[in-house]
Amino acid sequence: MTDVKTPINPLFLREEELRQGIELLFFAYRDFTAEPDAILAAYGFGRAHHRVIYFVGRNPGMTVSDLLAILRITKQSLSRVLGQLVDEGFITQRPGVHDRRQRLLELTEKGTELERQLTERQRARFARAYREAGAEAVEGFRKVMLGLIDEADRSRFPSRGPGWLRQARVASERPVAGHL
Amino acid sequence: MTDVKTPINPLFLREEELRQGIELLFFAYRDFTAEPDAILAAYGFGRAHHRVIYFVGRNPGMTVSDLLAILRITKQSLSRVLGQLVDEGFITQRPGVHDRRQRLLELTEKGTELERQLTERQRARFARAYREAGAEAVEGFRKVMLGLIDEADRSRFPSRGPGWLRQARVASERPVAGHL
DNA sequence: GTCTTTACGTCAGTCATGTTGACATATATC
DNA sequence: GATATATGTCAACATGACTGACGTAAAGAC
Repeated sequence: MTDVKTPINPLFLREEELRQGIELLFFAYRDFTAEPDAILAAYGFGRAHHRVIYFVGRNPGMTVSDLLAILRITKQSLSRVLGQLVDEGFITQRPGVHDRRQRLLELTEKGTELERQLTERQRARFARAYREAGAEAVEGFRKVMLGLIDEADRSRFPSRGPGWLRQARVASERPVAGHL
Repeated sequence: MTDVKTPINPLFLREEELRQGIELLFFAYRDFTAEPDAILAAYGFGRAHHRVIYFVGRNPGMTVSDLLAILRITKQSLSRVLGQLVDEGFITQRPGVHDRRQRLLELTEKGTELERQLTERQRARFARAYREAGAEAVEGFRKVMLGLIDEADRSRFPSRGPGWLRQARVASERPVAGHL
């Protein structure tokens, strides 16, 4: 078991570290989605519905185009899922104020309730992980995750200098669809 | 824009932080899988094939049960994907030594080549993110990600005290299927 | 040495979610 | 008035998950 003759190889270190990153992401995502999936099944919904509910809840008044840009799926794929959510009274559409071709999306009361129920589990998972890891680790987590995301979408995550909180609060209260 | 009358609300801070975590994970996973998906399409394969190739490559000699435990899918789902990979010469099966009911899985030369090609992009993405974020951030990333993963699977990631490298190296060279 | 359990495979049907391609409608913009 | 944009819709198809039922070979228990 003791292998004294194995020299330390920096290339191996790197390879092992990178593979661990890949696997951490796989397992974290697998477990992260499992709980909401179970809840959704009771409504006859799937993960795609969750994504729509989540982002509409996070960004009330967003357009269909905004949503498509986030999800990176075709409008036909979105249409089926979004249509169901509208038909079943979880999401409302209203024409845009400046551009009446747009359909601005919002959660209904019912939709808000489901969103809360679904996201609660995921928030709890993050709360636990953050608490166990500590504030410094959370900063590192943010940095690495941001580096994994395509340049184009990093601007969705405001950098956290002084005043970060006020900006985040304003962004949350009055989401700018064009920015999404 | 300046809103002096907004008091700082720690509950909001928490909520915002947790939602950012959720979104970081969504966007990172979305972008992380996009590149390999494009390569796989050329072979007529999908993401499921990638997962099988990845974990078999990482753990040569693993059993079908091991793989099912990692992927958390049914044997019927795995069967189709694994069957294709065996038929097309990317993976070989041989009976277990101690238990001949088992089918020990290994990549062929062809499989190893595809695995390299696929994982290369993901390794590159992590290498960039790690480099940009720095060693300390990587430690924080690891901690948080581990906290997100179900207790049952955390043991897949050896803790990195002194000597972790040797352990990791040994683990990589002689993977213990029962541990996966 | 039978009996039961385990590891794995297979057939059949279904569902969720993605794709492409073509076409339609209303509104905005030049 | 012509063109571009935002959105929707119909149709066909692929992937990857699911359930349920059944089969086979080998291991382990009594």
